[in-house]
Amino acid sequence: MTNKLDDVFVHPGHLIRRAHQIHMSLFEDEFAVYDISPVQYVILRTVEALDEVDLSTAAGIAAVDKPSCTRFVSRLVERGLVSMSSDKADQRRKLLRLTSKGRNLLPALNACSDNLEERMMERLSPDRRRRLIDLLVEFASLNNDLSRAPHKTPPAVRQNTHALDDVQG
Amino acid sequence: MTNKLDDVFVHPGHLIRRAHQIHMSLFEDEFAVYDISPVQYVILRTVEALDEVDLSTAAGIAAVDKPSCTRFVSRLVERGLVSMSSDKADQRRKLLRLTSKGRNLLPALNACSDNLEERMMERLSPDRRRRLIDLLVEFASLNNDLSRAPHKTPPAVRQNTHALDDVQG
DNA sequence: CTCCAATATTTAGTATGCTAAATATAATTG
DNA sequence: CAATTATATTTAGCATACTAAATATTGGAG
Repeated sequence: MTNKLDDVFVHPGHLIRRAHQIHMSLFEDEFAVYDISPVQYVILRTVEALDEVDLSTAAGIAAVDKPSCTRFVSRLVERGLVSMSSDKADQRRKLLRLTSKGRNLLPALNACSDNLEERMMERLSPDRRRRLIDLLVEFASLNNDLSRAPHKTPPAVRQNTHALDDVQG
Repeated sequence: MTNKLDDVFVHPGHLIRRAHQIHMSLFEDEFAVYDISPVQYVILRTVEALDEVDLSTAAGIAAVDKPSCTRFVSRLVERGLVSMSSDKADQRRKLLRLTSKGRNLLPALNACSDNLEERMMERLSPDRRRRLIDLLVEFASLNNDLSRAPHKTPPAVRQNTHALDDVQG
């Protein structure tokens, strides 16, 4: 009951391409109201987490090439979600920060992100969801160096989740 | 030891995007000599499998939108790998066939595809490779309808693998 | 201080992957 | 058979994701 195309259909590359199409479609649908793209969202979250970042570092964390990062950031700046200013100590570097508008928007975007994850995974059993995430984490991590825009761990991501003196907000 | 970005980094959408980058990079590298893109390869294999297909059907099998399929096919026709002719019974339909040049190229491309799969999976244990493929097959299959260019099973894919009266060519 | 190399960003250019609209042909309805 | 509707393909246009080259600034070597 196999056919001549089966080896194509079960090729990891082909499957990842199809998974990517599904993700893009659901993402666009879920974030449509806010007109935010996947990479824009990662950049916003990166800027939020680091409080202040230069473009190259943000690109590395978000795993995008720098020219694309520049364009996405420009759009975010146009929309008033991010501010960009030259580093006084080094005029080449452009430092990014969230504006209050950007900061206020994030909770809604995080809700979209949660909905998106739910919609992406709802047709898999809980056990399989976990397995798929685990395997994708391993795949992306083990092969990170093979990507054209590899993820780069920031020099020091603030460990806000267990901030010692941050008892209540 | 977690940080504020962990929920982004383990989001299935983000992971699939990174997996896609890795695939694209390796594919381009592996097929560089032949200058063939992932979708071009699937289209070539589709035309080979069906012997003769119209553009829309090919697009559905390859899981690409029709305008993109048109463009990819045009390129394949320019390069003399595929022939395109109007269906005499319905002048709207364009029928695709492999040229002998295209047919002769396929074994080399299939070797690239095998190498690509090996390179994509070599850093995972055999057990995890299987699991990942299984889960991606399930994911793509269960969510196929959510894609903007869903896969469509062809009306009748020739079952050449057990051709009854096709003993030798 | 000047020239040269290195770094950060931006610009230009290309291919992909989609939507929406235009075109061409076929099928249907009255 | 004329008019309408439906189907197949193509064109136009837009956002993404890269590479390579251009620009601006900094940091050193002599």
